[in-house]
Amino acid sequence: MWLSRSVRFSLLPSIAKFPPFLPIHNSLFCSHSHSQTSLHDDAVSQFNRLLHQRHVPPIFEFGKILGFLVRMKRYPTAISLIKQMELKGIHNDLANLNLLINCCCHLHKLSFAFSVFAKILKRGYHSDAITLTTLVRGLCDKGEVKEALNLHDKVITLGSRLNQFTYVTLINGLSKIGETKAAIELFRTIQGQSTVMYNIIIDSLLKENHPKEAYGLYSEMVIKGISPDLITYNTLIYGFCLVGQVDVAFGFLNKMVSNSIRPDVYTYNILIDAFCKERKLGEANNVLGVMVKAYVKPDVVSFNALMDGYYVVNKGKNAKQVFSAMTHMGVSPDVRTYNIMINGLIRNEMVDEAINLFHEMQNRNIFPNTVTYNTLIDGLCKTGRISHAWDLFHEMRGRNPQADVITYSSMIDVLCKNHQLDKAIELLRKMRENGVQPDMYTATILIDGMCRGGRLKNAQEIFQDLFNKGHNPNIRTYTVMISGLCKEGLLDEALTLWSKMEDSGCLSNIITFEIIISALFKNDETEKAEKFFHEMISRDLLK
DNA sequence: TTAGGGTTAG
Repeated sequence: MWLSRSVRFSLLPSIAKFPPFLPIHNSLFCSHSHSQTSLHDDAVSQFNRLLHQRHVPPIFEFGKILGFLVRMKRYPTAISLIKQMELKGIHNDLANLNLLINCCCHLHKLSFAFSVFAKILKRGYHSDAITLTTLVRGLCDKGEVKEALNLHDKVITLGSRLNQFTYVTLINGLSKIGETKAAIELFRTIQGQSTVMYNIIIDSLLKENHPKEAYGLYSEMVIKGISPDLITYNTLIYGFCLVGQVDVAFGFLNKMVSNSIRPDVYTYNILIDAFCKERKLGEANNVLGVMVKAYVKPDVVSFNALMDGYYVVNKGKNAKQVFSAMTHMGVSPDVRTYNIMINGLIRNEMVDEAINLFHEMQNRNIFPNTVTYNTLIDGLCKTGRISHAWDLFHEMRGRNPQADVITYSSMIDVLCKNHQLDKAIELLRKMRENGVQPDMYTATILIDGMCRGGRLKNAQEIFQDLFNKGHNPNIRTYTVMISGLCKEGLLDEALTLWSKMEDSGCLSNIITFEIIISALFKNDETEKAEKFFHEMISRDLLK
């Protein structure tokens, strides 16, 4: 089915069977002669030459170099160079101060960014939309979207004029914290909605599984004459693959090509990943071949997606070959490459090899992040190497990368499984103390642990606490609680909770049914058990 | 010379 789709896909005039793991000899794909470091060093020495000229050169000459460094994400360097200018008595213009704010925001030094903003106002510069947009983005990136909206309201009252960039940033900020509804409301108040705004909303709607609404917005933009661009199509292709409507995704791929929009590295990567997720590795490889033929250079994302796909289908050898192929092509592995390999090895129960990679990456100056630690910790716990898992957990204490909700949940889980329930609760307390909030997953682990350890009351308290805090338990949480009640012979309470769960719209899965049916049979309530059995059949859950 | 959107890992 997938093959026939790709044959129809007009990008593939002939399915090029790309020899998967051979390095590609193509001058276009050679790595750059200048390394990032030497470009950075050249920029700094040019800057210093300007700084030491007898007559101060025009400020925008400094700005050009600073802008280049910011594009290279060398924020600390840019900040230090701007400081040097000020020390020499050279006053920066508004553009350079905006750059400075941008750097501070990227480094999450918001108070410093706002002090630069104060300096701008003090110097009598008219704070412009660029300054405000940069600050708004800084706030949004830190998750402080409410504050960003407040800043927006404040500057509007003060008479500042904002533009499309500011609104794009606000809409994006709202969307990325899951406030898509609020994002759409804001979007509807704006005159002159842009392609970028539509792209952000379509993306959020698809990621939240609202394909109809997303399609509606796409049609709306077309009707209004707002042209979908490359990113619109990539977003639609990715999103419709995500919600399982692959035919629609391919429809957009054809539409984009017929509108003369050339697929880029994102498009191909989305397709490679989609095929890999469907375990269609042959198809994924074909996409790689097509992209190479189209002179689009595969990047680290292309190879990472492909490697993950090979691990999913249990072909670790092929994944390793992809790893060598990427190196041959001059594509450097990143932290995700290693995380994918570590995860793949753990899935295949090769924990020692995973630990070796953990050391290898550090020797290559690729530093493990929270995901790396979580993957390894979970693997070590699941294979009974608990003291090693604790060592890694303690290694994270008080430094980067920091333990997150997944790290804590893994350790709480291992404590529960080893019947150390008090220690599990103590760790829950510590995690809260460190500013990490437990989620539904953590709660489910604890409820399950308490029930298995005969501490039903504790389990019920945790479960009730979820409701008190306004959370909606998911099917797993309900199921472990129902199972705990059944285990203690409290069948009536279990059935009351079952009804409550179904009424809330959370529908039973096969595991929930099995637990209830077996408890009813055990309690000689055969009639009720049969009723539940028939209900399970009628819901087609046996499939 | 300064501000906005899309892809891969637990």
